[in-house]
Amino acid sequence: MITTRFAPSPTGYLHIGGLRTALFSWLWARKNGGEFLLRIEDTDQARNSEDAVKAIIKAFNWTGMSYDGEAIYQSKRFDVYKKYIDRLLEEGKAYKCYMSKEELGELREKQMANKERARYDGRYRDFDGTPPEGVEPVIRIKAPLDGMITFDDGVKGEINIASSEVDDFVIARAGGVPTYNFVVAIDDYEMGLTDVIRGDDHLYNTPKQIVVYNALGFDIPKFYHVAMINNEKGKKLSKRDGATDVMEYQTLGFLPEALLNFLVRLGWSHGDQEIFTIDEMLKLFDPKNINKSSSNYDFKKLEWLNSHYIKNMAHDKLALLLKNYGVDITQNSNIDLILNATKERAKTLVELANQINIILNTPERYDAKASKKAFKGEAKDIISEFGELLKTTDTTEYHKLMEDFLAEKEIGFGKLGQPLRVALLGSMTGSGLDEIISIIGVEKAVIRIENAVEFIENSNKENS
RNA sequence: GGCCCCUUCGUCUAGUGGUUAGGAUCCAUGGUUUUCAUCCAUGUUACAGGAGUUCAAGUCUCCUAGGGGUCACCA
Repeated sequence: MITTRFAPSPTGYLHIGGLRTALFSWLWARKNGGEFLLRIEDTDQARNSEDAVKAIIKAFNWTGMSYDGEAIYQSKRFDVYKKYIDRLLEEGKAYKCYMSKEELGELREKQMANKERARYDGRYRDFDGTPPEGVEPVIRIKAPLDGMITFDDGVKGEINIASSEVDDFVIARAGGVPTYNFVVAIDDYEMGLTDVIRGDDHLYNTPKQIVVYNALGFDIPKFYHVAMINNEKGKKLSKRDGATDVMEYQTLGFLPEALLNFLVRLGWSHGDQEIFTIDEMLKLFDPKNINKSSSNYDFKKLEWLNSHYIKNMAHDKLALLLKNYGVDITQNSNIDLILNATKERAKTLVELANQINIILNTPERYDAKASKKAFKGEAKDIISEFGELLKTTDTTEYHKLMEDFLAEKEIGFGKLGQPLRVALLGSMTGSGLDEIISIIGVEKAVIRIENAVEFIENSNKENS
């Protein structure tokens, strides 16, 4: 039985890096038929917020990942932590420290000045005198004084850290509120975690948590520390790098399956395979194939993946999603025609919605460059004549209609194609002309042509 | 600064002593397409550097350099 968790602290939105470790954890649990739990790390009453919790869970739901049971809030478990703190105190494995913050600050400064590692000096570790007046003590745990703290990391291999690197850290603040490393160890134990997959930045928390595990006689879970995700320049991802908030990807028109596919391949691989459906991820994911090194974020590759998923998505599903981007074609009888004409040139749902709008709506203006180039010479007469033909024809084979029209006049496709495209779409690029006519119908196509003819006549007048 | 981790095409990666170092993306070129896109084909580009072990090293060892993480009564 594998049990994993995702344990965000609600200080902001769900970050793309957090989503990846969540994905890894989720995959590993689900693959093994185990449990995936969600824990909200909100022991810092000053920083966490209700809204952040909601935002994180919303983003999480968007991705389609599911957690088992109810989310666990650390802020509601202080009595549990207190019980363990009392026990450690009773067993002499933790102690009260009366050092003031000022004294601690001085000590740290002195150590830094001597180019030493800043660490608590253990002065109250075996204190049995009379405590100083007016100082509310913190509680510190007794960390080992010598030897090594060793663990076998599932990603990095064996990690050895000298005990001298771990001081008697605070497990309960003055006032009794427990601290992060303590509650994480308690909860990971109580929630029955077997595998802890988390970011690299927690590597140094691990020996501290092991100190807690050992003091309480808990079994130590398997740890996996996944290297960070950097921006395209190889530097730490920051808000300035654009989309770091998972929900921003929805706004930008990305599909969750594309984002997940992108993320799963960042730091993990299965041979040469690039495209992974959720089912394939579930079948193939194994943390032993997680990379040791950090990886850079590549927006172009995400776009490629996204266009892949757009192209391969069922049309009714795509139409439903498109409603969030200002286009509703769910009731349109030409839904297949519309999507086949547009989906191959869209990298995002935003672009797709755009393409569709361009076809569905009569152009309000013509792209300046395009009209200048396409609406010159005989263009007006040609499209005008073609418009007349369109009115009278009863064929729906518009491509053939155009070809025959051109053959009779002995002119090339471009002579009709370019001005017709600008007349129909307002620009020089886009879907096939026959597809467009099929979608909007002859009537609307003729109107657009007539509009264009009028536009050309007017601009000719102005110029003369 | 101490400690720890990392280092294969621009980017994501394959590779577990013997490969013309593979794939994907990006970029470029050509083809298909009335255009754009798609699609197809082709091409450019990589083992951070240096010693050592070995018949043989991207793969093992050591050193150097570069990058990152971390050193709270934050999480």
